Order: sequence, then structure tokens, then C-alpha cells
Amino acid sequence: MINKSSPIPIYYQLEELIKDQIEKGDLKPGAALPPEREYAETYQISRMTVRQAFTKLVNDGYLYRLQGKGTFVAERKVEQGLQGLTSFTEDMRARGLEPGSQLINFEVISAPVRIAKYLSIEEGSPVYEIKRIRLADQVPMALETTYISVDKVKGLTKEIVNRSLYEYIEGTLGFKIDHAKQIIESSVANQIESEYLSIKEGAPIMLIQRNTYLEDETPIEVVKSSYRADRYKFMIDMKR
Amino acid sequence: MINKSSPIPIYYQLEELIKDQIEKGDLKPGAALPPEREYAETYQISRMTVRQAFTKLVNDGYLYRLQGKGTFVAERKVEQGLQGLTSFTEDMRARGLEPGSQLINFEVISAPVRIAKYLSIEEGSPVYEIKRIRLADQVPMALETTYISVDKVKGLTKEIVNRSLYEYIEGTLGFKIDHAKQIIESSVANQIESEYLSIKEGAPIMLIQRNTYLEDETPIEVVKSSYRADRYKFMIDMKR
DNA sequence: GAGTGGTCTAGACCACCCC
DNA sequence: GGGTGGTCTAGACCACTCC
Repeated sequence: MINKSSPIPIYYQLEELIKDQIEKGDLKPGAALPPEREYAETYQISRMTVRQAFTKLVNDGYLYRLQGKGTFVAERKVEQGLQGLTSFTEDMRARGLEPGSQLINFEVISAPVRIAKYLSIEEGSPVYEIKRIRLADQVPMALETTYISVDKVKGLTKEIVNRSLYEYIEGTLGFKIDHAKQIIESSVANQIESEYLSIKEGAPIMLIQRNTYLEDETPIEVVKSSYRADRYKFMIDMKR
Repeated sequence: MINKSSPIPIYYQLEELIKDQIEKGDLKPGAALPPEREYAETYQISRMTVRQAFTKLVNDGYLYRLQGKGTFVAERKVEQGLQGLTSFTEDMRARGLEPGSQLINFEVISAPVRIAKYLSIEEGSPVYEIKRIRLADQVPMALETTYISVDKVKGLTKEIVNRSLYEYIEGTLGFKIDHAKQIIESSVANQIESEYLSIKEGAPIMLIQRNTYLEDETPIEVVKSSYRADRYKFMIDMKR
């Protein structure tokens, strides 16, 4: 199960192995895992390496530890907010909905002052402005506008946007998206939003602004979304 | 600076030391820290111990690492969402507002089915129902109702609630609050909410339900809050 | 090649829980 | 007392970055 001569780190292999067992149901919520020392013995690896894998799984919410007692499988977070940052597509799939998208605008504009500030670029620099209606099971879920610096992300096209923006940024360009700051507020739909989202003017909506960053804190993307409040709830798990 | 004979773990002492330096400005955002090996040498501790402290600070968003280059201080998250779970009081203080509270109801009721389910107790078991108007700079910010199992948290009184509920649960009772699931949605104020929050009926509000858990996943508290949308935004930092 | 973080080992002792 | 996780050591070699 563990390949010590593989270039894949041992702690990562063990992590995936345990995640698999949890997802398959071999390890059930609340059940105690074999002790760290037993994993070390079984796979002939150091206990510190086992702890590295365990620690990651605890941070990601798969396991929890009780001193003197053992390590246990956490309750399933079914229908719970995803841990970590996800794309709209991943988010909808996790909710059991079929994601869809309708591009309504794709152009290069001069960065307005606020967008420039968020992206740490000069005011007036070229940025892509991508406006989309996001669908879930063919029904409008959100109106979304994405701003990306042309200088940082070159070669973006309508086709790429329609396929997968994140895949292009992470896969093709090799950037590592690391984290995002999100600001969530409640509001009511204006005329434009009500039209695109097929709701009444004045109906409640949830505004989410997301600023996305790479590992070294370079801002890579700003997304402003208006979600239909009757269809969308934001769920999240926070550590103390 | 580091006391090796102290009962406080070395990695934790180092963590606090570096956090202090960042907060004091001795270490500025973007600046490279001395290499791990240098810390180990300076304080005569193992490099693994230094890494343990660094790893925690990276996870908490204070530092970031670039392989082959070094470890750096992350950008300030001033006026950004707090990392982690905070009380209303902590939240308001972080926003530079003076928190306040007005108790409007404190009683023991029979748990309704939904509350019982969230708290993992029998329907009809006794629960405290605590209704409060939460103030920021003396102005209503949110209407908040808290449900807590009487069997799990004994001896709760109005006085304790007015002082600090979390301090009682964590300090006096010794429970360790570990994480919380939050569900955020947009809505409009009904008659009761509009009255307590001093806003018009139909004005946008943000509903937040928080289910709080201990380390071993025991639910300890359910809080339902209605925040004034004109005064409150929810900010959060998420890892990919 | 020198310096950085990334991974890994084979031990050790401590603190806490439960019998 | 025996088993668990929590902390710590003193090394090692690898991968990556920069000169």
C-alpha cells in the first residue's frame, strides 16, 4: 500500500490511504484508528512521518485526536460546507446540483481604481472582465463578474473560460492558487440582477466578493457574485 | 527569549515570539525570516522543533514558505476577516467597535425537535434559550438566540451570560471549544426583527446559524443570529 | 555550488486516560 | 501500569533557487 521508493512523499501516500478508507466506509465516523506506533510498525516508517500525515488530516477535518485516548474519525461533513476554497463548479457538484454557465460578456477593459487596488496593479492597466450567469440544474443561481490582470494571466480566451478558468491558471500556467479572502453581505436585487437571475426587484440576494491569492500573496483574481438568496446558502466550518 | 526548562512547549514559545515580532513591526510583511537552521542554532533547539512552530504560523496565515527561497512574513490581514472562530465581542473589537448586549429573554424550555437534533439530545430535554440584542457602539447590530443543553452546561445564570458565556464554558467548565459550522443566508427583516434592530420591515438582513462543537464533536451550542445588512459584512479567509 | 525549505529516521521522555 | 498522543533531538538526504 505504501511505496517507499516512490517519489510521492510517504506522509502523502498515507494521507490518501486513510482518506480512501474513510470515504469507502472502512473507517467509520467516531471509530478509533490504530495507534500511530502501529502504523509506523506496519508500514516500516517513522512515527514522525505517521504524525505528519495524521496532523494534516486533523487540520483538514477528517480526524480528531484526544490525548491519552487515541485518534478518531470525525463525523461526516455531508451537506456541510466544503473545507477550503472551491470553484463554483466544485461547489455545485458538492451540493448535488448540475453546474452550468452562460457567458454574457468577455472583454479587456482599463482597470477601474478599486479593481486595480485589489489586483495590486496600476489603475488603467488592462484587465479581463468576464461576466457570467451561473446555473444550477439549468436555473440561474448567480450573476458573476471576474476581473483578472492581462499581464499576469496571458492568453485567456472565451473558450478557456467556458472550459475551466482554474484549470488554465493552475494546470496550464502552473500558478498555485493558495487562498482567498471573501466578503459576504446581504442585499436586495437591483433591476439588472433581477433580470439576469429571474427574480423580482427587491428580492434578497447574497453578495460575495472573492479576492484570490497565490502562495506568495500575489493577487490573481477578483470575483464579484450576486447569488439568489432563495437558492443559495453559504456554509463553512471554522476552527477556534 | 526561549526557556527550555519551562513547561510551555518550545515550539509554542517560538511561535509567540515570532508573532510578537510581526505585530510589533520588527518583522515586516514580505520580509524574509532567518532560515530555519539559524533559529535552531540560535536557540539551541532542533530544526524539527523550529519547523513545527513555522508550520503552525504558516497554517495560521502569518508566514508563507517558498521552497529554495525562504520563509516570509505574509501581508497584514488588517480589517480582514479573523482567522478562526470568534465570539461576537471579539468580532466587534476586531472591527474597532464597542460591543454591547441587551438581554431580552433567559429561560429554560423544552427542546424543539430541530434544536434537539442539532444538539444531539432528546426532543423535550431542557435547554436554555437566551435571546439578546447585540450592540456595536450602542446601536443594534444583531438579534441573537442561543440554545444550550442544560444537562451539558450546568449552572448557567443571567449574570454569567451578561459577563461572558464562552469564558464560563471554556474557563470555568473546562470544555475546549474546537470548531463551528456556520450557515449564512440572506433574507429580509420580519416584524419582530425590524422592531428589535430598528430597521424597516423588508430591509435586508443576514441570517447566521452557528453550531459549535468540542474536540470530540460533541455539539455544545446552537446560535441563530439576524444581522443588520447595512452594518455587517462577513469576512473570511479560506485555504485552497 | 551554496543556501533554502521538504522529507525522513530512530530513538527519547512527558502528560494524560483508563483499568 | 500500560497504552495513547505530545514534544523533542541530532542527524540525513532530496528538490529547488540563485549566483
